[in-house]
Amino acid sequence: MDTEYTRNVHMMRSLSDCGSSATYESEEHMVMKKGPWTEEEDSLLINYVNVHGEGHWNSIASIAGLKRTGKSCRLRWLNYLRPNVRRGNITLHEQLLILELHSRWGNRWSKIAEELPGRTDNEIKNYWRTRVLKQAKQLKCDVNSKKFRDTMRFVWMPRLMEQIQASSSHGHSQTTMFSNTQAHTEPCVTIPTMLSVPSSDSMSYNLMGGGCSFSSSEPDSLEKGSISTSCILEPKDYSGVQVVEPSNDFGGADLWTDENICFLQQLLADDY
DNA sequence: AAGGAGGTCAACCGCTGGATG
DNA sequence: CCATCCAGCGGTTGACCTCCT
Repeated sequence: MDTEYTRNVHMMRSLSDCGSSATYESEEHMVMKKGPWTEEEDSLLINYVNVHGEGHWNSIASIAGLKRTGKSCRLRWLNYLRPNVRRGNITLHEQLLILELHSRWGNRWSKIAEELPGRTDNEIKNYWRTRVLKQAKQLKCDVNSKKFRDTMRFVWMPRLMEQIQASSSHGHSQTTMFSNTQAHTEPCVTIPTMLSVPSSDSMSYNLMGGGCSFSSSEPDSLEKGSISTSCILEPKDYSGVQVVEPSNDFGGADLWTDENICFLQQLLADDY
C-alpha cells in the first residue's frame, strides 16, 4: 500500500539520502541541541511546517537544518508554535471542565485537552500537578482517592458553578470560554448562564447547557452532612459548542484560594 | 539587598501501540 | 508473523521567576 504518508516519508528519506548529503547526518550522528528554543529555531520550524505540513518530524533535522530531534520539534510546534495555541490563565470554566473531565477520564491529558480548544495536554497536565495535586496534598488526601474525587465532584464543582454564575449575574458575559489568540476554526465550548441552580445541595443540574448533569444514583458516594447528595456525572455531549471571545474578568480567577481550601479542610474533617 | 523557598511551565525521557516492510 | 520505525502519550526534570524573610 502506498499511502500519501508513506510517499511523503519516502520522499523525505530520499531527500535526506541524496541531495543534501553534504549536510545530512542522521540524528544519531549529529549532535542534537537541547534546552530552550531560540527565535531562529522557531522560525525554521515554522517555515518547515508551512512547507511540509505537520508530521515527518524525524526528517526535520535534515530538511530544516534544525539540530533538534523530531520529538523535540513536534513538541515545540504542538505546545508553543501552533497557531491555535491559547496561552494565559486557566479560566474558571476551564478549571471546572478539567475537574469534570479528569473525574471521568483520569490522567488522559490529551483527551481532556481535546475538549479545551487551544489548550495543550502539557498545559492541562501542569495545571493539574501544580494546583490540584498541591491542594490534595494540603488536604492530606490522595488525589486518586474516592474521598478526594467525591469532594471534587459533589462539593467543589458545584461551588465553582456558583462562582461562575455569580460572576455572570454581575454583568459579566456568561459565554467566556475558549478562544485562541489567533483566528481558528476549532469549536469552543460555551457555558450558558445557567440553567438550574448549581448549589452544592442541588440534586441535579446541567453543567454544559444540558449536556452534563448530576443525578442522585451512586450508592457508595458521600453519604452524610452537607455533601450527602450522592451523584454521578453522566456523559455529556460537547458537540454544541460555539466560538466565543473572552469577555469577562473572572477568567483568571483561582479556584484554590485559602478560603476555599479552609472550607474543604473543614468539610473533610467533619465528614471523615 | 541578598538569598532561600516555593511555584510555574517548557522541554526532555521512556514507554507504548500502530503502521509498515 | 516478526522486526523496525515512528508518533504520541504521560511522567519527570530543571531553569526561571516571584515572593518572603
